[in-house]
Amino acid sequence: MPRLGMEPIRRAALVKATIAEIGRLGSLDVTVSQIARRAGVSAALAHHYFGDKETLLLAAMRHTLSAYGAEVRAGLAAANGNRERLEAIVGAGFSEMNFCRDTIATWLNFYVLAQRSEEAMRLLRVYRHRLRSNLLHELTPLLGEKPKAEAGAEGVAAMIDGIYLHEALHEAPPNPGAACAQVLGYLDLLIGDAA
Amino acid sequence: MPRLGMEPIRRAALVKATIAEIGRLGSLDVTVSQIARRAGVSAALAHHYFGDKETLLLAAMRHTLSAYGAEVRAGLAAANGNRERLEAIVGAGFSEMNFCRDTIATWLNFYVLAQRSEEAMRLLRVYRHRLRSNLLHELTPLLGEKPKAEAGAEGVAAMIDGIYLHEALHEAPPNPGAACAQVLGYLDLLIGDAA
Amino acid sequence: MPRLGMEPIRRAALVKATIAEIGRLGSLDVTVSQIARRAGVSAALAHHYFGDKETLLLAAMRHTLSAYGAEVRAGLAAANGNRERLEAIVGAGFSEMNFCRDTIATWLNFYVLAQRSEEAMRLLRVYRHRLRSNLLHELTPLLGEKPKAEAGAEGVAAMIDGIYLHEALHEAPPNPGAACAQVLGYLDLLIGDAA
Amino acid sequence: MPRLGMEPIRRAALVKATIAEIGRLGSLDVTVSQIARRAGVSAALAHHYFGDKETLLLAAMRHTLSAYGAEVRAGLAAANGNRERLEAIVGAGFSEMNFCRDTIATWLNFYVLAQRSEEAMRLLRVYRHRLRSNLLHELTPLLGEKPKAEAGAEGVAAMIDGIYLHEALHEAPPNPGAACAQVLGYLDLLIGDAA
DNA sequence: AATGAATGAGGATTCATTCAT
DNA sequence: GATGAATGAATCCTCATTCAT
Repeated sequence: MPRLGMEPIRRAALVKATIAEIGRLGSLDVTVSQIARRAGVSAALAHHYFGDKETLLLAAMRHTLSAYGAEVRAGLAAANGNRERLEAIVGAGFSEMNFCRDTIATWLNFYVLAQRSEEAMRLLRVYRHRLRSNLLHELTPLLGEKPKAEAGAEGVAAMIDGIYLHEALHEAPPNPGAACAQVLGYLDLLIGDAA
Repeated sequence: MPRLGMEPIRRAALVKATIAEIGRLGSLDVTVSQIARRAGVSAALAHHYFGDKETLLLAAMRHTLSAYGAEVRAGLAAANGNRERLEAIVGAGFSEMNFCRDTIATWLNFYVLAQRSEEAMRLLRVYRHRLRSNLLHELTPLLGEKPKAEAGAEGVAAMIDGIYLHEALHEAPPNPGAACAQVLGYLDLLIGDAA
Repeated sequence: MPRLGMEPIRRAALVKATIAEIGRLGSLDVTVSQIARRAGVSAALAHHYFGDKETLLLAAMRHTLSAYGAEVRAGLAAANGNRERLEAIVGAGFSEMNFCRDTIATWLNFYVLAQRSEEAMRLLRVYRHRLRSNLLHELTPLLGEKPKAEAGAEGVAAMIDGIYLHEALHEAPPNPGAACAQVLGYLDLLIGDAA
Repeated sequence: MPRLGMEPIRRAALVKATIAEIGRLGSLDVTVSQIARRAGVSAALAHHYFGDKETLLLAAMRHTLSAYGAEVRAGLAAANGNRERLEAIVGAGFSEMNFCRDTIATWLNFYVLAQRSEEAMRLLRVYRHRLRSNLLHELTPLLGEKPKAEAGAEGVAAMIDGIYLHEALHEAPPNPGAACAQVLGYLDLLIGDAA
């Protein structure tokens, strides 16, 4: 029985279901039907709201990215000093919510989607740019030299994503603490070296 | 015009074409027909030799992995001392042949394949294990402590894979030199720190 | 123009078309497309409703078997006395509706299907069991001895199926009357002998 | 290494393999490759000798039919008197060699083949005609009246084929003795009734 | 607002068959 | 005499997508 104002509810449910199904299958080859079923609606409704599958995938991507972004911002707001803010940036990527099987598989598949979709590529580049930019902002005062800070930001960003990738091969559930420690260790080296 | 002994030739051509097509489309959703066409044969022949698409994908994966492995071994054989051998290990991953669009896209998609195929997962874990093990072997004498060496190996491995992942977002062609320098910079920090 | 409640209509049409096509080609090697075309729908719809070809074949089998069963029951309900009921049982198998080219070809192919499909085998065994059981129920009082009645039921059942098989070789259209008479003649011998 | 005079050997092996494979799968949907493999030759050779699959199937049919015919003739030659000869005719159909799973499945599928192939239909009609004719020849003197003898021959033939058909549903291995006894019981009724 | 109905397009896979050696 | 090489032509099945209700 259709009620009014269902649109945002349905959209959110479908986006959530999309991420869950990509996580479950570990692939973009989820069918719209599977997604719709998990969201408790018909496949036709998914098309009604999103037009086509690609748009739904992109919406899922935007959702994941902006959730991550919000987490970073929240972390930054609560942190004091460069070092603490760096920890917040890194920590956001390894929070319980983000560093789980589903999300990891989803990220991985966004990279695949980006090979095919301009918009997905754009979104991922925005993410990457923000991450670097955030890191750079905190690293520059600590490292002094701009080139050094840039290389450091680059390196930290790469390590974070590499850890995600490695996690996609793990049998055991992800260990956010260890992952975080690994990156912070690298940060210490960078900073310590400069100090 | 059928000649004898075509099997190894066709198999090799199909494997190569598989990698090329995955690279071209950036996805495992290449059709057997596309692959076969590029290899200059019919889709039926691909099935004749490989049985099914998954097996062909796995063959492509094995090929890529063993090509990489060979490059590492060759580099190690030519290197003297721990530091040089570390450079060889890192360098193999960023050689002209490996660090190109096609191969990067292929790697990325192998990770996706691994989410669905036991065998792909196994192969990727073997690769990861060898990489770490190689790094650990050289790092241990340099870093002294075992835990430190292990964390270092882990970190370097993560950074290498992260750089690959980031490269999948680049518009410009990959820059092996910069990539290599980035990792070696991290290595210097690790070693310098221990020294 | 999609209307609601089409499912049972489509299912029935597809089942009917399946039987007709098996009858036309005399083989299970009918394509889903042929069946669908005859039912006036797309092949995709056949898969939508039945999942796969085998399930559709089994549905056709169930339909044929249960139509036959209904005819037997109707005949039995209208008959009085053992002899009349035996005639009803035999007659059901040779009714205009059942003893026609299509149905005969379909039965024949169900036996083939049973060699490959557990469920088809089960269905056919149920049919055979009911036929024997029905015959036995009427023959026992007439023949007195249980073993004699069992052998008789077996024999009559075999003859009915044998006549079907022979009919599959006929150029002329089936002759229900003659077929029926043949079996009833055997019944008379059995009963007369016992009397 | 090709030797001379291989043709009859290969042909026989292929025919035998055809029957065995039809028996194994219970269907005409055996592939030429399967047949050839079982015969220990390449699929190309099967085509070399038989031209196409249908011809090979027909050859298998002819082989089965003529083996059966030979068995009948041998039985008839060794028998004395009408009754004994009737037993011989019936017995041939239920000999160990003929009344086994493979052969039963093969016969069944020949009926299917006949729905599609003129030649197969012709062969099966020849078989049926001979069977009836043989039975008629022995029954006529015993039953006196021609119409009675014809009906009897028809009935016996039907029962034989019906028992074959029922056997295709058995889990237990075929029981030639019981099958034979069933038909002979019918014969006794026919004859006793006339005497 | 929501869905059942329906399909076209496409893809993996199979297989009889041909051909050069 | 025999086969490996190769393919075209199917066939089953899937799925995104559309449409009328």
